[in-house]
Amino acid sequence: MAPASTTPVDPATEAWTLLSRIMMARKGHMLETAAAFDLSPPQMWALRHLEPGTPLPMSALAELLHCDNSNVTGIVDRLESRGLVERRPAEHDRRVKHLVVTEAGIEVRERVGARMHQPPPGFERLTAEEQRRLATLLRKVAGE
Amino acid sequence: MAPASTTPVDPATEAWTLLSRIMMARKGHMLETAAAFDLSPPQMWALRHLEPGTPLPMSALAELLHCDNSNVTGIVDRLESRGLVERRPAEHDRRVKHLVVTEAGIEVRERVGARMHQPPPGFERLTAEEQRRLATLLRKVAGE
DNA sequence: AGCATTGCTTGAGGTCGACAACAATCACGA
DNA sequence: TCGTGATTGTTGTCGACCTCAAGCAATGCT
Repeated sequence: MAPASTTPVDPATEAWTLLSRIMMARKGHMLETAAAFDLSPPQMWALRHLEPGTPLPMSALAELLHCDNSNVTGIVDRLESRGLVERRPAEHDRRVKHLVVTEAGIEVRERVGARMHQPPPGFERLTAEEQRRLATLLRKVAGE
Repeated sequence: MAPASTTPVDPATEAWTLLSRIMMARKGHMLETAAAFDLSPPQMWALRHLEPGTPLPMSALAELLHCDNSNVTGIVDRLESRGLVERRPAEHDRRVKHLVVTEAGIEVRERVGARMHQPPPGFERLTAEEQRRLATLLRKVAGE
């Protein structure tokens, strides 16, 4: 087998691979978070994508979720049946249905976010200064 | 508890949030990669978790995939029916079935990996030196 | 008005998710 | 040795998700 440790890897590729691994190790926590609020993962993502005060057409949500338009129907159905989201016909185009987070939805959305954004234990291994440098670099990658 | 908009955010939390966002933006590429090889996402993860030359019990794969034991049966069924993976009874414990990637499986696994590990465009915004620093920081977070 | 297009819903077919029940096998103590 | 209990993988059930095709209402263009 080829000695993978001695092979020089492109630093960007290495960084991206590490990033993927860190995220993968956090998958369990993500699933627990969704389960803690009786949400399926897609429902959780949908709720997170809906910003309070900013109505979003179903098709836009479908794009954000990287799934078919028809798929969003079912996901929103379940969120709506729990009173977390509301369908509201758009006045400028009656085909479009705007999604709005309800009060209860905002509550859940916030608590999910708080738990989801909690950094994994690995970040403790960095000093405060390193954490700042990491954030700065990632900000640049994310394009802000 | 302090107002989030005016409060400076913990750098670790900010880094983690950015990391999540970068990964989320790559979700489409992941789905395309799986689809390009006629694999479902779980099938792709399973194939990636199986290292050539290292037999893995079904239950171990279930843990890696963060899903129920019974669930792996179906995923492996489909991979096996395509000749990418093989079930082999373990000699030391006849309850256990070891999973082994076949030749064809290794081929697909490699090509999937090559495409998956390709860093997203955002990394081009970093200089080579910054990429190295980012990799170093992430290595520390990942615990290597 | 006529007609193609868009936005959402519905239905079919298939994969995945957790849970319960099961057979086969192992491990351990009486 | 034997019996009890735990473990491994499978099957079955049910709900959710996913894609695709078809359908319907509303829109916009000619």
